[in-house]
Amino acid sequence: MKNPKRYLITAALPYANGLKHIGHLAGAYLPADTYVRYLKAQKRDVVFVCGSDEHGTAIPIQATKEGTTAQAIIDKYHPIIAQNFKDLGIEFDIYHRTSAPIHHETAQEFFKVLNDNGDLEIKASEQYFDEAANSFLADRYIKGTCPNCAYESAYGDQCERCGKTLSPDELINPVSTLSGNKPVKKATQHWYLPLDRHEKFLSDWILKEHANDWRNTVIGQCKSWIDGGLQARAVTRDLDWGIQVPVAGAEGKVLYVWFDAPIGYISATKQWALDNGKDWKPYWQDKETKLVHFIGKDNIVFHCIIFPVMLQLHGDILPDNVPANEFMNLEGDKMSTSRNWKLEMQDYIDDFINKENGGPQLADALRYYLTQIAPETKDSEFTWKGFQDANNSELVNIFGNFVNRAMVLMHKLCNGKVPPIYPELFDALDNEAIKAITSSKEKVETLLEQYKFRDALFEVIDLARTGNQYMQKKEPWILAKQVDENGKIKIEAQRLIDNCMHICLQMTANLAILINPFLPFTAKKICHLLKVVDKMLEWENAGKLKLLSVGYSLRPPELLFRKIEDSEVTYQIEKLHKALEASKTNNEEEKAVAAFVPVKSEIVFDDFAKIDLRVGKILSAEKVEKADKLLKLEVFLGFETRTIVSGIALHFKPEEIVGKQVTVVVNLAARKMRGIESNGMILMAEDANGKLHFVNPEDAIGEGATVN
RNA sequence: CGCGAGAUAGAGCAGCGGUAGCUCGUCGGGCUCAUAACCCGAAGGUCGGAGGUUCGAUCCCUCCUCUCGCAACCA
Repeated sequence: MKNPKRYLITAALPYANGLKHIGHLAGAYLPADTYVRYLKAQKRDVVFVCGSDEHGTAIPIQATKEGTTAQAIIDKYHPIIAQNFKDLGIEFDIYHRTSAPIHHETAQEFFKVLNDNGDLEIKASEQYFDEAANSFLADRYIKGTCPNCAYESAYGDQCERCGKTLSPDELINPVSTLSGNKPVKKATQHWYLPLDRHEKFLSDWILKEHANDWRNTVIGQCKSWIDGGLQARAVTRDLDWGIQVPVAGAEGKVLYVWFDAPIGYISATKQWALDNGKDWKPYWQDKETKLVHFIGKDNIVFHCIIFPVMLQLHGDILPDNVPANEFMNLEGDKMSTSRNWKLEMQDYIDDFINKENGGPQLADALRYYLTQIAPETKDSEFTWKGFQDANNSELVNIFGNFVNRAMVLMHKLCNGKVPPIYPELFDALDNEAIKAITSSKEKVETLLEQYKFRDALFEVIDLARTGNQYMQKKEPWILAKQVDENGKIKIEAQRLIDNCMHICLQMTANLAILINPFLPFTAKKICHLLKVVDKMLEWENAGKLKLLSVGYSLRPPELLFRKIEDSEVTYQIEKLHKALEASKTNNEEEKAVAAFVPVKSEIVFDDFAKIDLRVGKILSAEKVEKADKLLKLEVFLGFETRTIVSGIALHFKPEEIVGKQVTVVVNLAARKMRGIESNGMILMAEDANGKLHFVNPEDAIGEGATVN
């Protein structure tokens, strides 16, 4: 969309169940903030909304973990996250929260409109219910044995050991984590958003209209989902934390968090409008509004498939682009909250920005590096060494140094004032430098319009690089040696010096404008040095050579950035590894406790007697094709030989176990695994390290012997 | 299994039919106004592997390997 009347920019709503790390920052908030600062410098009509996402099952789970209430959790994390953003210069027009009444009303109204128009479907189904807790169970609240790898503490949505996506129905021996009881199936009904009805719309809109202006990764993901066939998706759930479904007969049901969260963008806009005496409607309803969602790749389906369908049904505008970023790794490994391998915004703020030798310039240092390695086309990696290199050799040595030497030389050779210029004395070098200034505006602009932040930032640094080269070639410090008999610089030399310094100073002012969207604190600091007001930073001033008037006296030089020392880098890397170790120990302790605590519910002797255990001997073993963990075994039981498929391939090689005696459950119902029917189950004991051991008679005995 | 994205000098990325470029790093030289810096030069890649199309492929096609990701009551 060219020259839209107004912009509405959103950044993914951070989930308020904990602190956010630099991956989140680099993925959504930093590019969004950069883009918004650029638009605002252009004096466009733009609103930048964000806020905490405060519903969903993970919030009450975190509350249980911290021994408090869901409300306390969101009240704890919302303000910290908001402050973190502020400290890093991420400047939203509003940082709202989905627990706000205005959001509840907005989301309910949204649901009602869709429901009244017949755009939702109601389906009855049977869900697990915990009678003791009197509550339906979300997937995460159900644990059981994984059908894929036999792990006993798999969640209802996913097995954490083998990573397989599960549904609660697939779990063997499901247990409610609320009460520890076995849950029962109970009928319930839910509202669904029938995405399948909108495949044509999505296909035309994304794959045709936006085939060329959306990122490859985004288009690819969308295509994959659309081609795979879309299905109706539940928009309500049985839970007591969230937004009540505003329909009779839906008591005890709330809106599915991903139905309510993106509506948070709308309610945030409403609140912003209220606070500022504006009308929110054009931002969501007028076709001339350009809506852009900044997100990470995990959010593509919600922002490109589900939310657009909702918006279209509700009669709102659609996003013009969704520049999703890939993920950022940290020091060679994926960032992970559970493993404690991460750099939280809070940690960086504590260690760099808040320290006496830190301050906002260190916020800009992080912004610089994160933009420079932004995962725009593929996953990227944050390393502390990389951070140090980028800061020291590019920010400090190239950008900071250029500004500093311009300021220092101007004070030494031009009396601390903006010198006059003599255009008639310009040579090729001067003209090239001027051209570099005027052309970089357009370069940066074009790249920013295409959401290529990494490349745009490079162009800015490149202008500083050009400035350094220009100064080196002109050598004003050499010209200054041409003095008359009184020791005064000769007038011809002084004129050449004046030209050079004048151009360098105008370039410095231009650098401030161009760097402003990326490094706002630095831009302000340059304005301070040049004794100009922030108004100079308006984008239309970029490319101009008359930003500083001749004769204007400037402040003494001050360094823009400081170097990052080796010791700081080593300290951070050590800290990272220590945190990892600490969390490992924690997890092990938790695991150890977990391994002993869940004693299954009591059974009577008759229950036990139902199980027929026999001693068997493994005759042969072979790997099951296309399954990492399965071995196909032929087991001799005295009275017959059976095929048993067992998930032990990661622990034993087939040839190692042939001839071994094992204990087998022989009256277990047959079950197909990878197409092979398994008739029985081998008993295994698992040690603290997760390694499996056979349970077998101490001495070899006859096959078929019973075990009691 | 399948699908999507990626695999190019030590690192990070461009290129997308005519025998590889950029930034940082490394090495050498020059210079000195500047945060032991700046400027110039050099070394370093058989463009993940194997086939194919083509006069010619990093770029197109096929197969393979590896990395990351993949909703459906998962934020």
